[in-house]
Amino acid sequence: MDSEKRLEYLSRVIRERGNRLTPQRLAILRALVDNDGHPSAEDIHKEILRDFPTTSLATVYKTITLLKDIGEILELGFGDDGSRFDGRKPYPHPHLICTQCGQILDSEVDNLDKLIDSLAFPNQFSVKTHRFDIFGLCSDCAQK
Amino acid sequence: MDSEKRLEYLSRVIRERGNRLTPQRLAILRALVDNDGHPSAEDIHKEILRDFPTTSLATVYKTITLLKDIGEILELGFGDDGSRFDGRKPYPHPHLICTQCGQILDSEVDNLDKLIDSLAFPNQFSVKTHRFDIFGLCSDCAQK
DNA sequence: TAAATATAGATAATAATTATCCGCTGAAAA
DNA sequence: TTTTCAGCGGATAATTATTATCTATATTTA
Repeated sequence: MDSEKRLEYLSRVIRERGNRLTPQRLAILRALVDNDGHPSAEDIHKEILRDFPTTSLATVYKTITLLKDIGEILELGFGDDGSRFDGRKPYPHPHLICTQCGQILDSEVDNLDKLIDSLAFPNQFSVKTHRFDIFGLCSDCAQK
Repeated sequence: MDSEKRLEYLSRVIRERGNRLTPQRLAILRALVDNDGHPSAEDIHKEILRDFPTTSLATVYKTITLLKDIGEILELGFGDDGSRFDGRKPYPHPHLICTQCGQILDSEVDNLDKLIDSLAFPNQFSVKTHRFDIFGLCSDCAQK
């Protein structure tokens, strides 16, 4: 997905919604779509501070909340380390999470929805979304 | 799994480890292995209070931590609602989580490990554990 | 029974996130 | 251009599950 195109898309949706696209908010969006990792709220905040040194951490959370309402950001909440976000691929997908260095890798798989349906069906469960995390060691950390 | 047998097993492991089996701790273990749902720390605490009215919530957390160290309890952490625990099936397995009523259903599936391996292999990722949550509406809540 | 130490209970601390408050800003209408 | 008005930014307080701390007590073992 092209970052610039996604930024334009998010900007348009936000404006159509009646929300405002302030410079700080735009910077937060840009940081999210440019980051191909899984930044925390503080990661984003630090990045914003370069251009807008007075930005509050609360402002970052507010825009993240807005994106959550729109459904255009994926939140990976961890009890302890707080949450990490994905503003590029907001749909659920498996993650490989290194418990050593904290790196989060995206993973792709076919037919996961089919598997999920087969789990939900016997319980007459109506699926809305899911979360699939795989914990272990990334290749770098495994070698040590 | 027979609750009584599991209680005996946990008691033995705890003693072999050099930990003590106090009445409060035994009551917490019993509450965990008897509960076929996914209680929170407070749920357990409330249950213990019937027999040991002075028990502190911290005591519940301490025993849960002990069980986590042993690997004999499964923790399902949620950012907001806190954690829910499974003292009967401490190994990872999929869960169907109703976002309406909060009910958590266990699910069983064959070959999930194989799927996980197929995801980990291309990244040379060494798998240790996983978490697979499916969110939606249970049959009761879906009908309303 | 006595000694050694893990534990219980009470309470304070932690930390990510959210709520609150107020002055400001930007867009739309007059 | 001016006015209006709601959304927003920034600072700070509040929230809340969990963890840490501390001391008296209870449990295990010899």
